[in-house]
Amino acid sequence: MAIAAQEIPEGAKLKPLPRVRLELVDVFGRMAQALSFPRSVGEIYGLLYLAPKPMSAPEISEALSISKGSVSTGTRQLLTLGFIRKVWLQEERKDYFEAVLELGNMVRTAYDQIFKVRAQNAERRLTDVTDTLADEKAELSPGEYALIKERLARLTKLQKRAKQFMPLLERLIK
Amino acid sequence: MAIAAQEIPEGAKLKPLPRVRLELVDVFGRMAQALSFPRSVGEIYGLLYLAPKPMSAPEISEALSISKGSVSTGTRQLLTLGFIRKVWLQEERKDYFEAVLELGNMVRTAYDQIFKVRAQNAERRLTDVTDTLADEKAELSPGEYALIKERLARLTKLQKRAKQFMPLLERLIK
DNA sequence: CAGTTTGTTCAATTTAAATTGAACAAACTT
DNA sequence: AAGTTTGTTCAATTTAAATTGAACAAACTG
Repeated sequence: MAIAAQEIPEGAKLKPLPRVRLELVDVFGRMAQALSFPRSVGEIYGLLYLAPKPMSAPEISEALSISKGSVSTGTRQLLTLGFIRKVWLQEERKDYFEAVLELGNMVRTAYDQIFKVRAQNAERRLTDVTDTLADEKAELSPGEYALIKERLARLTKLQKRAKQFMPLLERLIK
Repeated sequence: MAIAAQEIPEGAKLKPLPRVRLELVDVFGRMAQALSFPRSVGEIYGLLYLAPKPMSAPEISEALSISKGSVSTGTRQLLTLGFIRKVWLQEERKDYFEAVLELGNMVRTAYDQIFKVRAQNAERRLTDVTDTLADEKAELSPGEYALIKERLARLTKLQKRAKQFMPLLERLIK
């Protein structure tokens, strides 16, 4: 059945969400913000997490009162992170989305994509700073040079320790 | 103009920072942003980290070209987190600040103040949602009720696992 | 074919957060 | 005493990020 017009008229308002679902939308919205994701991204996940069946982009847009532009970018981010997946419903042309419930996966992907990347950036930038120090040696007093060198060495050491620590963390979450 | 001091004329421009220091200011500024702290907070820490001696608020303000309001709020945050400390220099009236170099401490405090608090909030909010579900049971179809209940149970389970996991994490960073 | 619907992209707008700067109090100096 | 300097607070402003909405392309329908 190709979405029979009698059953689900296209323009009709969907029935309002139960309070539990609204509340979880809010919880995930705030959580997203705390993790410096756009609130709307968290809300979309929160909506899908308690959805009895996959939801289309227009449905999400209406349920959360957010624009389809935001739904499009939000779902893209969530797909990239592996927090939701696309499901191909019957003969439908629309994309349907459902939440990935195995939150363990999520943590893993998020870790790889966010934490690991940031750690690598930090490492690279620290190397750059150390290079600058070498370049600038002549212009610095011996005392200041020594002090900066020692402190950068501390940072590098810490960075190395963090790096060693990562595989352990990986084992714990994988 | 009463500006006395032969040695350190009050209004004088401090000599410009060496490039290494500017670069580290930038590195910590960006890092702060990534961790959703104000950039200026990271910059202050980056400045102090390579400072040969403690710096006063006005010095920080001038070196980073940020207002004294920002220096005041920024140093307060860093003090609270244990990232910097006040030092009482000679007879001076001004506050002087220096970076806490033992970054291990920092990680610990940050963990306690940020991660732990957030975990507790998340726990409380999840309980609230579960309560709402109970309240709303009558208004939901049995199928939907069961589904939501099961999914909230999943979340609670995850939350419990995360909680158990925390002491382990604590041992690792402490 | 023209007309819908879906979904993406991006410029314009809105919103939230950081930053400034002015007002003020406190601790000094002359 | 009056005048400096330091540091805090908070309302006003600036800045950065999220969101919208319009333009567009793609995939369909009658």
